[in-house]
Amino acid sequence: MNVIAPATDDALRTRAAVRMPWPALLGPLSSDDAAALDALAVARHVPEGRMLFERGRPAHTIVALIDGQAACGWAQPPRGLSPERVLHGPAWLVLAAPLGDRQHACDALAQGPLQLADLPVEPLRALLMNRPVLAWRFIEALAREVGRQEARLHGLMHKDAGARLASWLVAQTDGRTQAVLRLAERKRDIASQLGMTPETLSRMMRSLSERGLIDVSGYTVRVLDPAALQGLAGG
Amino acid sequence: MNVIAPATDDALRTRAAVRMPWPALLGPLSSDDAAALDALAVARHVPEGRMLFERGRPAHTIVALIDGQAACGWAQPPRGLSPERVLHGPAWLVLAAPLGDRQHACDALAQGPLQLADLPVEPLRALLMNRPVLAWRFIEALAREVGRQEARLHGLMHKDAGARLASWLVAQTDGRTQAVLRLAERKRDIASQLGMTPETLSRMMRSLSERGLIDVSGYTVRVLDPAALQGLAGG
DNA sequence: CGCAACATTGAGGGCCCTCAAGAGGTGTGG
DNA sequence: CCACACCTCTTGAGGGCCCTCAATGTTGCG
Repeated sequence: MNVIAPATDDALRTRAAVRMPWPALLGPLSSDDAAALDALAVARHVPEGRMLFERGRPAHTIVALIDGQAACGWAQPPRGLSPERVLHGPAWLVLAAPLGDRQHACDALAQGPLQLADLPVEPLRALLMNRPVLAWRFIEALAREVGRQEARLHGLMHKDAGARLASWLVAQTDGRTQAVLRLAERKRDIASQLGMTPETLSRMMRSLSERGLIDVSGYTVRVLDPAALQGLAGG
Repeated sequence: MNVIAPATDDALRTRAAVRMPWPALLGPLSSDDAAALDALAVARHVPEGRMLFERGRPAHTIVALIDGQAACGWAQPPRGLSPERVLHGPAWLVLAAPLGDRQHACDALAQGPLQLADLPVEPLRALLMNRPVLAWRFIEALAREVGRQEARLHGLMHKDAGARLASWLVAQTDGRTQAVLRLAERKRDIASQLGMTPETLSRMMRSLSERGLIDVSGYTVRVLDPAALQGLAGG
């Protein structure tokens, strides 16, 4: 199914139908704070291929992606949406827009069936007024987001395609002892997030492969020389 | 003076020596909240050419740029620092790093004499625990930062040099009735922030000028056709 | 099997970077 | 006052990276 369905509002909403993974989103939380968020959150299911929101539309609710895969970017009618950011739950799908410009800055698409949790911003604000620890967790979450974006900005400004791919591979393997990745997205979406075309990504993969730094087989990438990758990444 | 001085700690520190422009940084504040921030802030003066911090170093304090011009980017020993971000006070010079990674992600340089205000993060945290409205202001400030970065990321990924310049010009004129800009930074620094070389910026300026969209005379740029610029910017 | 979507590979070209030279402006010292 | 150094910006020539377009191979599904 490659058809993109428009954003509609026929979703089944329930309160706390699923257990919310707040610690993964905000760090360690008191059970009190978690319960307060649970009370605020509205769970929502979205089928694959549905637009979640469009840029320019007002953003009233913070949205946590509980489970599933979603993409953010600019949709262009003929070609579809090329993702600038792909999210895998649990992660914040919409965090800053309702708090800052109160307007979505990009289009978002469900790349698979999604489980979401909406936090209306005004009630959340009221809640945070009484729960300073929770407010601090949101501050930290936003700060981490800024840090990630700074790194991406630097990469786009100063690194070539090969360095960006190497950097991405290093980041993907980071924290795992096993140096084998299974790509969770289409290669064209990975390319899009790295600011290059699928063709260029393919060529870069082959280049790294021919130099013996990685071994590519379909959607499985084995990292053979992490140090050399780190060097190419420019860090 | 084009020599870059290393970051040292010989600054003269005072408490609230200057009136702090908190509203410009955080939005409207109760006089109580402002006074609390004043009590926490340590004013600091830095001469031109001084490094403010270096990437990788621990970030313990949030830093407000009260007055002056500072640049953030990656310094490379032979060439100096090419700014990815140039700040004019009042603005947040360091906001996210101490709250997220607790580590500076870039180098920073005083491009003129600076007036800074340091907010140590631990005392600030303690303060925000008692001042939820203030905490909310920081949340909003961080969210706005995320929004700005998203726009820059999108520009670098999908716009060519001409569109990025047009977009920047539109953003600079935004909010002024007078369509005359005085460039506050060297053109090479503007180019650097836009992710292009000074040569390319010069050619793009000439191109826009020849097409009658702007009129350039040194550091003065008159915007003649804002609508066409907006069109080029891709919005 | 036939179709559709994706990935790969190749050819060609455009955007923009690099390198180099020249112009204009400013501060310093003779 | 002028020469000179030094900085920035500008302009031109050349080339490399990566995008675009097109064809082919691969995979999954009805």
